[in-house]
Amino acid sequence: MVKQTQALDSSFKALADTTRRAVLLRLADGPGGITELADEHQMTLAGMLKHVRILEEAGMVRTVKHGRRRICEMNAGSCDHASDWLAATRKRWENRFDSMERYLEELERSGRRG
Amino acid sequence: MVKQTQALDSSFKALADTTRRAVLLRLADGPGGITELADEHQMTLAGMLKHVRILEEAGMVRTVKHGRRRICEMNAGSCDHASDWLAATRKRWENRFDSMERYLEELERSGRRG
DNA sequence: CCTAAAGTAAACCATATGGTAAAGCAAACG
DNA sequence: CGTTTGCTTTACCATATGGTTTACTTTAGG
Repeated sequence: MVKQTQALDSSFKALADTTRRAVLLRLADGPGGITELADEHQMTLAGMLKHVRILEEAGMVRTVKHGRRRICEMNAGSCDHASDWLAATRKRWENRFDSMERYLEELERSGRRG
Repeated sequence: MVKQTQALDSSFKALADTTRRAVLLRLADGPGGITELADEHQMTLAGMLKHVRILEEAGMVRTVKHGRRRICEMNAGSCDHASDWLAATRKRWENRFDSMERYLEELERSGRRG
């Protein structure tokens, strides 16, 4: 399950930047070219290209070359890995083994004995 | 809404590291001290402390000093900011304005006219 | 054909990140 | 009281990140 780990890494890393989240939210409304995205976010073409590639590697954006333009569109199911992990973690917490109180009690007990 | 942005930044940044996700998942089962967490993840105390602080700043972990121990526990609602954002983005995509096909058509049309 | 537009590549830069080692400090234990 | 134990601080290191500028390529339009 190393693959999973890497996928989550790239997903969360992609989301961990304000600009990238803004771009993704923008692309949720519809496709756009690099220049368009760059203008909308006050950034160099080169800079925007880097962001797009990071989103692409995370599978959150697909791009198509159309003439001299590179059209970017959001990939729907892309956020699922991330939100699945969050949901699973939350569920695990709900069925958690130890509460803080129990943990502290245990500490006390083991402290008295050894 | 700058605050929101910063909260999302710190949340996703906290999640964008394999070790930190492992720690959070571990804490979903119950509380633990720094030494414990450090041992479980083959890392220096100092290293683990850094991770815990990052999780704490993101609001995903609370810690209590108990004697000379610092007990860490997961904060339940913590992942909500992140998963809410993901859900909202997905929803936005579902009602999206432009599809790829429409976008390409528009390009063609505006291309022919000027 | 010539030029402008869109993208790409490469080099560079400042700062952030994930980690370590070493030294210090406070609470327990014997 | 002295010694562990558990944490904390500090300094340090290598690499990654987010951004720029500059130069090059490819397509489109006049």
